[in-house]
Amino acid sequence: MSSVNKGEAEIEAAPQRQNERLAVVAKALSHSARLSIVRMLYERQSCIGCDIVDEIGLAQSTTSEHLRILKAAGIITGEVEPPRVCYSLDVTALEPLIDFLDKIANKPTVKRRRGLR
Amino acid sequence: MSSVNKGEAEIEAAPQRQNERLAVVAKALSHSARLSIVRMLYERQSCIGCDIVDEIGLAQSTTSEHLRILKAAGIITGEVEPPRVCYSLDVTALEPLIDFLDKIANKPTVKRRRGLR
DNA sequence: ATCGTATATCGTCGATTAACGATTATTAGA
DNA sequence: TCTAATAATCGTTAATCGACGATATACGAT
Repeated sequence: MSSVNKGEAEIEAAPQRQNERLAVVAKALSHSARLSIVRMLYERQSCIGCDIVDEIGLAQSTTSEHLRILKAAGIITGEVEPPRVCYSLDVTALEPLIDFLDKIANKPTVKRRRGLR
Repeated sequence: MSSVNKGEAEIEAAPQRQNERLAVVAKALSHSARLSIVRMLYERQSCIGCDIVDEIGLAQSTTSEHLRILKAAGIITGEVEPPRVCYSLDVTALEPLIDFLDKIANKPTVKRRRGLR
C-alpha cells in the first residue's frame, strides 16, 4: 500500500466520504428553523441564545437542539459567557458545499471560465 | 391591505417561505446516495435509471425513491424513453441555495468585493 | 447561601425517512 | 401474443427526526 499508488477501493471511497461530509452540512441546512438561525447570525454578526429562542418561536429545548445540530456540522460556534452562549457563524464549514454546488452548476468560484455561453 | 404597504406579518413571512423552499433543496442534497446521483449526472451529462441503480448499489426500489426526491426538489428531470427513463440535472433548482450560501459566506457571485481580506 | 437567568440534557411521543422485497405497469422486440 | 427489460408503487420494518415539558447545570448577583 504505497502512498503513491492508491488501491482502487480507496479511490472509489474518497468521493463517498466527501459525499457524507457534504450530506451532514446539507442536512443541517435542511430545516427552516435552522435556516432562520443562520440568517439571524448573518444579519447580526453574533447572537445570544435566548434571543434566538425568542425569534424562532419554538420551545427553548427544541431551539437548543437545532443549535446543537448546526454546531455539530461546524456551521456555528458557541462561545460561553456564563450564563449565556454567544453564537456566531463559521462559514468555512459551508465552503465544501458551496464549491460542490458551484461546480455542479458550472459556475467556478475562483476563476470564471471565459467564453461560457 | 394595499399592495403598496405590506402588512408586517407578510413581510415577516416572506423569508420564512424562502427558508422552506431552500430547506427542500438542502434536504434533497442531504443524503450521500442522492449526492452520488447528482455527481453521476454531472460527470456524464445524462443517465439511464438502471445505470444509476447499478452504480449506487442500493435496491432498485430504494434508488427509485431517491430519484423521486431529487425530482420533487426540481434538481433532476426524467425523460421517459420506454421502458427507460433518462435523467439529467436541472441546475436552476440549485441556484437559490447557491445564492443564499454565497451571500452567507460573504462571497457575492456577481461582483467580488475588493479589499476583502 | 440562595435566587434568577440561560443552556443543555433527558424522556417521550408521533411523524417521517430509508431500506427492502414483491408487485404492477409499460413498451420494445421475438 | 408472449417475453424481457425497466421503472414506479405498495406494504412493511427499523431507524431517525422534531417537538415538547421537565429537569439538571452553571454561574452572576443579591
